[in-house]
Amino acid sequence: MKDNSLDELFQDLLENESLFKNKEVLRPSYTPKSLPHRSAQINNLATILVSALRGDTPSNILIYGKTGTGKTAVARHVGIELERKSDSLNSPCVVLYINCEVIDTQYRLLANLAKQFGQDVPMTGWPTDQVFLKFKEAIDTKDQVIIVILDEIDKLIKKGDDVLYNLSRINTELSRAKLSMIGVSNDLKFTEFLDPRIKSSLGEEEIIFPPYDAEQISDILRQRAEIAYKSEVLDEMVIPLCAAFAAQEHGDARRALDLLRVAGELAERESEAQVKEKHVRYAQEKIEVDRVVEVVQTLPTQSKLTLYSVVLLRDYGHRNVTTGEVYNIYRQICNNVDMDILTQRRVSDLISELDMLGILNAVVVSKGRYGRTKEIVLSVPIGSTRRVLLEDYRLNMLADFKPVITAQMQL
DNA sequence: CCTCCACCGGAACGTGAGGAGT
DNA sequence: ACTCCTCACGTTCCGGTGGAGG
Repeated sequence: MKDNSLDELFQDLLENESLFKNKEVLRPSYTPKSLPHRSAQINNLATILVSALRGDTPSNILIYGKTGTGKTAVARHVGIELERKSDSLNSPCVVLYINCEVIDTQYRLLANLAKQFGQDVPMTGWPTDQVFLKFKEAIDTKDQVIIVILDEIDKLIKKGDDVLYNLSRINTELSRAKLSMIGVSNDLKFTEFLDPRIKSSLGEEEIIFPPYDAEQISDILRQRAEIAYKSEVLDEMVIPLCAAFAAQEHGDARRALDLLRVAGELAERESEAQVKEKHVRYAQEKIEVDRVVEVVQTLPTQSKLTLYSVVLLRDYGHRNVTTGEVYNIYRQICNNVDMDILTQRRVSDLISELDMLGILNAVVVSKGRYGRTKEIVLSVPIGSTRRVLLEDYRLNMLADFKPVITAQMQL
């Protein structure tokens, strides 16, 4: 890619043969036909749901597990098989999948459910209980078992648990149809905020998905790579390395698949005939940077200012800094960009939020006579962080701002 | 063993935006 | 148009605390 005209560039890129056979297989949306190392969970789930085939109401189920442990894949997979089996047995059974991150209000959820049964519900405008009624009518027209998979159910709870309450007692109001729910969550503690009644009804059965270890991730990757890549284009170290990286990230298979895909794309971009170890390393870096950019960009302004204070302190040689120091710099910055200065109490909370987002690492330590404070370390690449922060129009005049650093912590 | 620093972090409260009901 | 809510975001107030130095 030198001074070629665009035409030649396209030509080059076209002639450059793809390393992929079917890239879609590596995307998170793809549901594979077999799921290695999840047979225990599949069996468990199937055992509970089998009563649907006998026309009974299966217990409600809660599925827990960290990201990329195959929760969604297993739930969908079993759902599909169940529907197929119910067809051949002629015992009607419908499995619906709802992602609560996209459909995140009570109204939209009910409207969506009703719509899947052919009801015409406007996007907005109706009272919620009317939509609920419509949905009940729609499903109660015949003997059938409805199973609703609520993915990322914790997102739904944040906006109130009315929906779950309504859905969990819907069976008492139905005469012919039966409904049960499968909640999928990656937050182990989210039921704490739930009304106890819902909690017990929803969590009749619970299935835990443990993280994969490196060995298991390798198996998954091999299976997918078979379909995704042309033969012989993967260096033998590629899969183990992807697996190792992903295993460090609490056994996230999705991450491993991303790595494998991005590594391939990078190799392709360099017109290499083979995906090598270095491409995996580049991919690891690229994914991390992309994540940081994404997260930092969408931060509220006050959090950006707080984060920039930490960045500045690192410039001046402070490897780990304290809340007091950050607040000191933060105030100077606020004056400089004409923003309201928040209290230290609030900034302390902002720091904790940044910690939870994985941008910082804040640990409370006691320095004896010199008090007790959070020790804060930046846990993302400083260069790209600064760049993204300065892209914000409210911060860009800070590009060459020099803070006054006092010798000792004070004020 | 006691002190005392420099914060932590819980609790209660204020405010303004936005939605639902009437 | 109106009240009544809830929610996110902040503030004020304040009791609590691990451990270096006396």
